[in-house]
Amino acid sequence: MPELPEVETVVRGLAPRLIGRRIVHVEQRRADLRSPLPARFAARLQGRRVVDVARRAKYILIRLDDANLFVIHLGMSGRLVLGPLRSRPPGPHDHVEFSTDDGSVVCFSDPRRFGLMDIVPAAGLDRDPRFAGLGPEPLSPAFTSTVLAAALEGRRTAIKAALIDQRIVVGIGNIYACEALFRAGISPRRLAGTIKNSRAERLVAGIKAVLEEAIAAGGSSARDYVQASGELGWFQHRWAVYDREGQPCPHCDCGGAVRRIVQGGRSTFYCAKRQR
DNA sequence: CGGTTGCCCTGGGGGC
DNA sequence: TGCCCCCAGGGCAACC
Repeated sequence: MPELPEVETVVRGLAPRLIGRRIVHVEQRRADLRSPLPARFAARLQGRRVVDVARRAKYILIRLDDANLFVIHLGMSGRLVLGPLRSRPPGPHDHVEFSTDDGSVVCFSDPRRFGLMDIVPAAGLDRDPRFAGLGPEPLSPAFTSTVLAAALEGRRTAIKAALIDQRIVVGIGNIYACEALFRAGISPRRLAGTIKNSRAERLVAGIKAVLEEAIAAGGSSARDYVQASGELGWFQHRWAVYDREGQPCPHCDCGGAVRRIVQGGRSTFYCAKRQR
């Protein structure tokens, strides 16, 4: 699913199409997403004008002209598809659709229903429990090796698990954790607390580089993800290790093969020769 | 408390 | 072909 680059790509695709537009109609086909849609969901969106579209962590934040934020999380399998009015009959997983005053329709489709939608006051976002504990944005200048090393200090969990912990740093999921560790030459099994100095520098550089390249490529698309434009992203062709078990380690002459292990119930892919 | 496990849900792919 | 098991990009509650 959508990790930071995919969510950022959606935000960049939606922003020019939504900012300044008024939401004229909301169709809610089912309310039982990861958490139930808030009371009067459709009524509170209807008639509102979109002021801004932004991202925090893996959340899409649509700022409305009543000082509220329309918050969307895509979960594992959520998509936002932008299209013309009545372009097709709704599919079984098209849970929410809203149309704007220029005739566009945004459809939220999510087979597994791990996604969520909510409406919250923009001013109180820092006190919302979903946002209060979030770590720094990895692409901000504030995310440095010093900051990362301090967050990892004393932690006795594997660095791979720490990287996907949104309290340490946000936006990184299973794919980009594997890819960033490969670039940094760090074993996913290494204890998080041992990441400092040059290792922390390499890891921060690897994180920023892989996320920036993925955004530039328009986000990954393995199975479920479709850009706001409705076209597939292409970054999956550049995965060095993710989902490449048994294939030779790329970009180096170490002669190793990509291995798959399970950490915290999730697959990790890495080269045991290159990553220490 | 930090760290780990299991669950929410559906669909697709592989093995038999 | 059909069935069953396993797996999937996230996040959180419940456990040790």
